[in-house]
Amino acid sequence: MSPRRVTMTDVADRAGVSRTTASLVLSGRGRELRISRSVEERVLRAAQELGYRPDIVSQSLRTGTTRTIGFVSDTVATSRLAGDMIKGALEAARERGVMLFIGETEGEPDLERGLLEAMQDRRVDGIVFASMFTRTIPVPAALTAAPAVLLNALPTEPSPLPSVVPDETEAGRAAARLLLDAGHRAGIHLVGAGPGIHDVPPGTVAGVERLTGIRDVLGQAGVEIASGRVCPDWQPEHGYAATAELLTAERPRALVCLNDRLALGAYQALDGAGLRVPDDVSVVSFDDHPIATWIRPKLTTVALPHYELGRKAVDVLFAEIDRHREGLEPDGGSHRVPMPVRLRGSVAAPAR
Amino acid sequence: MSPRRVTMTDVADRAGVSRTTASLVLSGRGRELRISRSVEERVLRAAQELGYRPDIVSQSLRTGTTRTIGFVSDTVATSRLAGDMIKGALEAARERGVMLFIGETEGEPDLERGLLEAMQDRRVDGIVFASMFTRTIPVPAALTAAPAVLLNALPTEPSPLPSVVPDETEAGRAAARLLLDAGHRAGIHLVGAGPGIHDVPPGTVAGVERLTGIRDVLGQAGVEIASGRVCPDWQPEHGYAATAELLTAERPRALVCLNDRLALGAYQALDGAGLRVPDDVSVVSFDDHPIATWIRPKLTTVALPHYELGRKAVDVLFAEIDRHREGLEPDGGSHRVPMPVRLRGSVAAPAR
DNA sequence: GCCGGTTGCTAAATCGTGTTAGCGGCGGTT
DNA sequence: AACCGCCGCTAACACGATTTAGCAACCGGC
Repeated sequence: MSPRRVTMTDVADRAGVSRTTASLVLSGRGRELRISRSVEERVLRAAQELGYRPDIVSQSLRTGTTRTIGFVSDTVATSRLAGDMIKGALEAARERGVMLFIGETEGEPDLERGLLEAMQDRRVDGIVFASMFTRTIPVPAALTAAPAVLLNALPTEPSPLPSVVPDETEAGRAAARLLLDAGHRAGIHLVGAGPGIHDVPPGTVAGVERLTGIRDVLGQAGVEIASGRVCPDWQPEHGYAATAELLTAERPRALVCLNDRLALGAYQALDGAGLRVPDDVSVVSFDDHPIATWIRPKLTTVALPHYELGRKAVDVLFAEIDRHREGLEPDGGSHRVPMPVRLRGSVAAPAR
Repeated sequence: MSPRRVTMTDVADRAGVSRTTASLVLSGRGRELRISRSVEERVLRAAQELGYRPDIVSQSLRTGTTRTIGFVSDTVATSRLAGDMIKGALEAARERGVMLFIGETEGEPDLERGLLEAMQDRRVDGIVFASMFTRTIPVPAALTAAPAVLLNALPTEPSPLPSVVPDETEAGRAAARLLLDAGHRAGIHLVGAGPGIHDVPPGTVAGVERLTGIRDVLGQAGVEIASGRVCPDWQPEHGYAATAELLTAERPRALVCLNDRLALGAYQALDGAGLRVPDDVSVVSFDDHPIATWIRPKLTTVALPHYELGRKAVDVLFAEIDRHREGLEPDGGSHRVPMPVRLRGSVAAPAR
């Protein structure tokens, strides 16, 4: 059997003082409350010798703060990217001495409610409610009981909750600028969405915002999008099919793939047609999925900053918790996290 | 501000009974302790009407059990596979009404100790200590305070802790059998380890055990391993290099790659040499990494059962917690989880 | 000698629950 | 009438911390 934990009473007894005094000293308020040097010394030594560690469960009951937050997502397993998001959250939490509960809703409302309740029954200080791909979601009713932040998601209805999302529009601009800077002015085709602003798979924020950014910059430069192909899903096979079909009609100079998996498919189709990246066709993409560095040439892509998103969400959550503590209204804004460009080998000047 | 939570006292007041009675009824012990039907009815209705939910923090303080376990790993972000492991653990925990703390040590002893202490200060009922790839580890001293299980790891020194690991040896046997069943008897080469039993990268359990299984079955069948190449790390580029080098000397009939990333590299090298999978060369591998289904032809591989590992670890942990509760000794055994074969398109009968 | 102020500590209440010990009332027995 | 035993419920303590209110001792001033 494990030996009983050392309690504050044990420390107080050994130091020959009351529990109150021990508590004051150990919580660092001894100085301000005029505990003598010698007593303070005795208490600290006793705690040290006994290896005292405060029981957080008990502290939680008394103070109402558990130093624990919840991280609820629809699914963690779909991609390695989810892991990075959690990792960012984890590190930001650790820096504050806070632990993380995790839970998955798998998109089921019952699970979701059960999970949120289970966390609130454990009195979490706040909750990060995350989606694994950026989208709009209805805010669960159970989420109003504690401070909360939406991560990688925007509320469908106006909501008092703040949200943290990648800056997809700016990412779209960056992607377009990459091609312009390389000298491309024609033969630019889109794979996965476009060319029109409404040609996007339903329900994705990334689709419309990336497209908006791309059109924005190309439009400004007076460059026309040669074509675009909507893909219902953004998997390699769809990228392959769309690109293969494109190649029957045209000879593209540059491809903007709406994500890296599409780009993988596009690579395969280009390869099949005997076209080389980037000499014949430049390819630029989004996400910075691990495959982006596995394929040859390595893919130039605008990265989803999963790690930063996770960190930022926790930062915003703690700001929210402070607000809450001071009785202020929630923030309610949407925080955009920049998406960095990963310059690799898939973009070159257009062939003469 | 959030309205105050409903407490048991509120329920008792509304039902017009003492808190004790409310507690007895709500914990289901009312019947055995002779609380009258009518009182029971009143209490339950009051709880229902007020939306009472027990405060788990308080229950934890009183009962000493938090219905919470910790999941500590070296890193969650390295692979999507880690996510599956957590997912398995998560689901097994949820089925028991238990929440999961997660934490990452990043291999740093200080972080590791801090994390384990933070969890124990929160009085977790038990801890899963996971490694993201199978290996032997020294058991942290801080791990003895609560029931614990090693996941995907074996203790370097004899230890009272049980461990849960994939059955790599049997997986090696399965891989070898795949080739035998397809008719291969010669020209079988290893990529990543072998041919000798000691030709493995240091520190990996998977290496020696997979190799053992492979040699076991091939040896039984009287089939000789044509060659083997140790790779210091098991990334695509190493698989490429090893295979390319192999091809300068030999014309293999089948490749056993020690994991899927090596196999990706092998595919690229075979492709470069104008050899086709599986017509010219069969390829079999391990892990069932996502890329196994992305490359053409899809890779036949023996899967790491990450999800099952996670589940199993939590199962074993709860068995351990029960033992602990009853004052029994820890189990201390190692539990092997079977690795399933994923039959896909990379194995065929040897060309004539 | 009395009063006010400071110093240095402690008693006791509190958080929300679980649990043990016991209390009042009633019916039946001797 | 005294006693016993059972029924149905409650008072009170415990878990391990924080925090408020207050107490004893001492000092200085008038």
